[in-house]
Amino acid sequence: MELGLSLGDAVTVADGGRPELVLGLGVGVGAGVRRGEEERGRREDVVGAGRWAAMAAASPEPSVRLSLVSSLGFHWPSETGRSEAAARGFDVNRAPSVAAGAPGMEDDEEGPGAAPALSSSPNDSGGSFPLDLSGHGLRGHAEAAAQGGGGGGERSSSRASDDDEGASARKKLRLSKEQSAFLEESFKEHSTLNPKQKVALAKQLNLRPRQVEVWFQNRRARTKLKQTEVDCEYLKRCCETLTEENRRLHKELAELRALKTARPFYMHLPATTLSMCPSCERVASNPATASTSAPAAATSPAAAPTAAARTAVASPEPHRPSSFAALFAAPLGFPLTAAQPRPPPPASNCL
DNA sequence: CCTGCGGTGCGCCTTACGTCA
DNA sequence: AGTGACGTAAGGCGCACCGCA
Repeated sequence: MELGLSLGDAVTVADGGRPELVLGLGVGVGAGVRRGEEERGRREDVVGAGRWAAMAAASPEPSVRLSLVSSLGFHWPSETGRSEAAARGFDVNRAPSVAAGAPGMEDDEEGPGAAPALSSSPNDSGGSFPLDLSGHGLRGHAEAAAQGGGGGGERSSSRASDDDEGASARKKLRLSKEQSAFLEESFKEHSTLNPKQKVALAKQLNLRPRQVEVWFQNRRARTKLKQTEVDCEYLKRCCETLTEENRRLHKELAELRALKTARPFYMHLPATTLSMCPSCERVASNPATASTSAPAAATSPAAAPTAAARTAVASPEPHRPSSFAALFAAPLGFPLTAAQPRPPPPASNCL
């Protein structure tokens, strides 16, 4: 079994209306199983994009939702719906360039003139959408991007992209901040894309579907990397906590042993009075002798532990042995599973 | 019903490029 | 201006799944 810790993805909205990352931790399952489930999920998503949310909620390994300020107010454009971003100055359904003006134009068939107003300058923080790829030496790639693929199926344009770039090496395109932010918002909605969504997103950003696909793949990789780092940190903290607890219990045990040697008052009890519940490893009074020891329990110094243990066993509430007898009734070796308090939940303890 | 094959998408690893200190 | 570190877009490969003949 593969033990994996995964991040929760609960995204809360702070007072300011900004989505914030909530790191909840859980235990994941083996990658093989997960992959299969994801794969099936993806296949189903092709049919029904509306199942994304449900899938994300039920996913054993939810993706990390980074605390990206939702300045764009992006909502994933459904099959029929329109993004609210349009109302905030960024109409995702309004094609950033001529895409909207060329309804019949495939995203991969956009010519060099398809992106005349694109601004993908990495330093163009104040750049506006539509983007201008015509400058900053990015035009070449922008054109290649616009010309890339074309015709054929998604796969051909996706895998064999940049064929027409020939030997001009691969020019690296830096996505603009707007594009990145838009993709980020999309990723927050869905960490994977179905073909329809990918094409739609590519159109909206005036990118090739392959670029969108690659961005999501890399984004997932980054998420996983971050998750690994967080998991590592969590495990480290848990290790420290358990080490400290172990140290404390060792000390406590030594003290109790010393006390036992000095004043073994509970040793007056018959050996069969206390026993360990085999199922829950908790101290209980021996049913065979409980009735006989009960009267003595009223007066014996050991009455309190015995009675407490008895009620504890009867009670459905979780309990821990709180008496010396309970401690000594437990196996004395380590780990002290019977007396050791359960580690606190990760969400409340470690992160 | 089973099987082989092609198509597709993803994860993983790597490479190459752009940016910055 | 040169350089190394870092981030990231993109290429390549293998795997799993699906549809189809």
